[in-house]
Amino acid sequence: MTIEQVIKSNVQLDDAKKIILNVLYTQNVIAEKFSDVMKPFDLSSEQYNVLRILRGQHQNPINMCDIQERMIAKSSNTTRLIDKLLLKKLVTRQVCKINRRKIEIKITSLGLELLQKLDPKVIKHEQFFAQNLNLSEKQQLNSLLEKYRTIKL
Amino acid sequence: MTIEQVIKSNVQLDDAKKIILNVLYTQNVIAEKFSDVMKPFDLSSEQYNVLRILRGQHQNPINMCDIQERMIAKSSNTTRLIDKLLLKKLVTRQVCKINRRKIEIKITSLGLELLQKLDPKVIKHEQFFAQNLNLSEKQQLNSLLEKYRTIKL
DNA sequence: AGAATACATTTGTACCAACAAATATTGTTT
DNA sequence: AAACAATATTTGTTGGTACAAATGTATTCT
Repeated sequence: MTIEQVIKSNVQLDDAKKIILNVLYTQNVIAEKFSDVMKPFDLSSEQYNVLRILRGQHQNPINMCDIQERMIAKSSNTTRLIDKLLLKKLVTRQVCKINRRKIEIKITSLGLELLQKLDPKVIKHEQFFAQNLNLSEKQQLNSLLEKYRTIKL
Repeated sequence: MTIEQVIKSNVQLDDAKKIILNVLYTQNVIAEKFSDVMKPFDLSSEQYNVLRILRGQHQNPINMCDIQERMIAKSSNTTRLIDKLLLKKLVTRQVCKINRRKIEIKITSLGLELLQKLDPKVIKHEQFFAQNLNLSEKQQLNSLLEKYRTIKL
């Protein structure tokens, strides 16, 4: 399905506009499907993303700043995301003893268990769309996206 | 900047996962920049999108359902988006006389003027990233994204 | 030391997304 | 016609985003 068909456009769009719409729409398709994967576990995709970052730290505590730096949507509100995860007992929050401005966040064993249950489902989700492309196409898509969003000085 | 650098990942990610992250992150970069374009005009990108759809109808009224079908994020709440546009007098809302369940939305001349002012800025935004790619790369990126998100039966 | 500055996080507000339930209108069935 | 189903929109609620202001802590400057 072309992007023109998706938005029911009567006119042919130029390539630059099509890229914008294609990226936005593809993101939407991916995110919607991923939400469906997380839904049975009462986890939003953003909450999952935070948990994944915490696991990547291998039990080293990580503070709010560093979490945000590793997130895809840099401007999301980490405090309130962590609040939600705390309520579910998936993470712990503690004031850093060395620098009391910082807050140390750690994933709990409950959080790790949840991630383990999710792992195969996440991989399946990643493969679901990727299987439409062969290896060289996947690599091309990645490098084109990276080249596209480069900001020239 | 590769996606691994963006999320400060220590490990190499496989192509399928990279595509997901690349699409999500690229969408973020695009959306953030587009917001900046709209901000001086007190318009959110979603509101702009609705206005653009209304203009495409050439003064033929269009109802809520049809607006949603043409939107990129199909599940956004059109009623409340229209509410905001009404407050700014950029659109009109009227009950359809033939089928009183339907609501007919039209763009006002004020709305059309606003879009005209925005047109060059939107085109500039589209070109900003697209100029990183040559013609064949742009076409490739579009067709790869379309192929990628195809749902196999 | 005290003031100013920088840093890290939290909080408030407005807006949008996702989803379900409610409301209103039209079409269909019996 | 009354009951039921289908269609179109609205409303309520929760979660997230964006941005600015507020709070608390550490560092630097004089």
